[in-house]
Amino acid sequence: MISLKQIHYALAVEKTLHFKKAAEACSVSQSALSTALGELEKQLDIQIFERDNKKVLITPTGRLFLERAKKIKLEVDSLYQLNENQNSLLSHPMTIGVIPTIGPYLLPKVLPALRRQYPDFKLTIIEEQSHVLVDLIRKGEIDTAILALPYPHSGLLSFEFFQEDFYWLTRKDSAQASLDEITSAEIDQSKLMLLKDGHCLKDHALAACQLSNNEQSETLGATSLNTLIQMVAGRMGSTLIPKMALSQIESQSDELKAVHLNEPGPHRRIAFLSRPNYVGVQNIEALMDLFAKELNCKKTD
Amino acid sequence: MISLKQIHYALAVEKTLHFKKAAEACSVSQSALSTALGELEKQLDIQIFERDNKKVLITPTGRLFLERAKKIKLEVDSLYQLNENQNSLLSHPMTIGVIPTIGPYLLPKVLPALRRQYPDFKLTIIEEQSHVLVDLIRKGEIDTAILALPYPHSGLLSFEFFQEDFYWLTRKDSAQASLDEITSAEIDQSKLMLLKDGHCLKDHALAACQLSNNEQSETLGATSLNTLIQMVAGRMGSTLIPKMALSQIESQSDELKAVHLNEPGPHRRIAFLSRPNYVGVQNIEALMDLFAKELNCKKTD
DNA sequence: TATTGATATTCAATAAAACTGAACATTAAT
DNA sequence: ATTAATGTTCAGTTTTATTGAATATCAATA
Repeated sequence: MISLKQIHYALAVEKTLHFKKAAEACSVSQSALSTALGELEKQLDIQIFERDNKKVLITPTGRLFLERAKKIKLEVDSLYQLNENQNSLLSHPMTIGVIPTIGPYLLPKVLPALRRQYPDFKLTIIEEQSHVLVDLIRKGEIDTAILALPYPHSGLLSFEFFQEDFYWLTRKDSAQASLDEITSAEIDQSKLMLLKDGHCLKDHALAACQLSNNEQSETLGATSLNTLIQMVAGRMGSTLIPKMALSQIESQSDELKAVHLNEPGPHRRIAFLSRPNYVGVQNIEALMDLFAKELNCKKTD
Repeated sequence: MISLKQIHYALAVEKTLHFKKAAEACSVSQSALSTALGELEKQLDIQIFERDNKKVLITPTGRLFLERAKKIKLEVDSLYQLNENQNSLLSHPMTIGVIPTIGPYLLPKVLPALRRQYPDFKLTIIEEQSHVLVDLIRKGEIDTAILALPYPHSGLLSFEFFQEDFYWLTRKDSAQASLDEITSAEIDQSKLMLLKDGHCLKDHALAACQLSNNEQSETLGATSLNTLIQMVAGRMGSTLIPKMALSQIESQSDELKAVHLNEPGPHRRIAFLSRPNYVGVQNIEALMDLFAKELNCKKTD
């Protein structure tokens, strides 16, 4: 296999038309250069230079070779500039995952600022449950994911950037709607509706209330937070929603009331997860900073 | 400096996404490949692969790198095909020199056949005296030259392909015009006109007559063979011309007569000269063969 | 004609680089 | 806890590249 060194030597000889000077330019002995070029010509089975004791000439084939070699050298040299793009923030497209109980509430709050600050950043978002996202991260199919902790993620890096409590959601005409705070003991668990299995929100809500899964009445489980809210409005019971979902019920504030769940919190912590070897950790940190800043600006309490 | 080997290894990993398999494909130990890639990434200051104990992923920058690397590899591989063109006959342009006492008579006889047999062959012809041509060959500014031997050409290769005698040219109304042969002793040297110094034809003519330079009467000397011929027609004297120039006087056959010079011959030998290291010796041989063939076909005796 | 100077090549010894194989480390799966 | 699969590291070895001296060639020159 020919080497770039040989190409480099040949180009030096082309410049100087002189083996000794070329060798000096390459910081190498003349004999090394001569041998390397001889080997190059042998490997390619062409003669590049016609040489005798007085002069060096370029053969027609050598001319062809040198033209191509020059091009190759330029392209190889340009590889050294790859690190420039690499180090600039959010310069490569990313795919990130987000769970359904975060995406619809968090993203509208932060994406406009992201667009503004990094207009060229290409972002693809997928919405899946935590276990799917963790799997996709591990397989390398997505770069990172935003989900709610605690959630098992051994071997993955986590970057927490937000935390929040749950609110008990009920109709305004219910008995406890006037409370400012409510404890889990005060909640009628037979009327408490949660998302179906697989949604971590259900587990976090249960954990916040210090309940286990089977103590819960609702067997079917809703498929989305929004469904749950509409079920509450429809007098089917009450539910627990994360604080960031409060904005969702503002348009129904005449019917619904959210009461802070007075149990030790925070009730869930929001984090980015990524592979420990992921190249773009800096990008995750940049996103995290931007998200945290936007969430604090738009805090509603 | 990065090496083509490193690029080769990287491309193998891209294909397999597996260091061990890539190493096998490269017939190298896995550790060697791993080290080489680590070194490559360090030298370029980029991360090409994200790897852990279970999988290999390509980073966005790595993707960029690999695209370019692939292109470079293709170009390098194509260098191995340079020898195909090189070995085919008369595939590169050539510049050849010819002396004024050969060019105008020889080339019209052979160039048509050359065009026919090698229609893509690019040929540049320059016409200079022997000493200039020898110099240009030595300096590598022309590939080869056609001139008349004997002529000193130490250190150069010669390829003789034709030889010829001289003819004494006189007016038909002169006393000796009816002879079939003439010896130098029978020629009136006071009326013998030759080319000026520097033209080898003069030296060859003198040598054929066993005369030295200063025994000759004409001090000025003509600048071309054609001038000489016209001078003979103008009754200024006689001259000696090479056989290949006989065609030149056909249109004046009512005025002029050429008589074979009956001295030991051949009187001049036509040869290609080239540097011993010249790459295209094969091409010279091809030209020589073609020339010889054409000259024999069209021989006029 | 012999000498000098400029050059490329060759070769034995040396230096540098690449490679190997084993030990290690890590992690997912069993 | 064990196993299997993998990438990394490291000491020792092999291969390759390099050096410096010797050689060869040739033009220019004395």
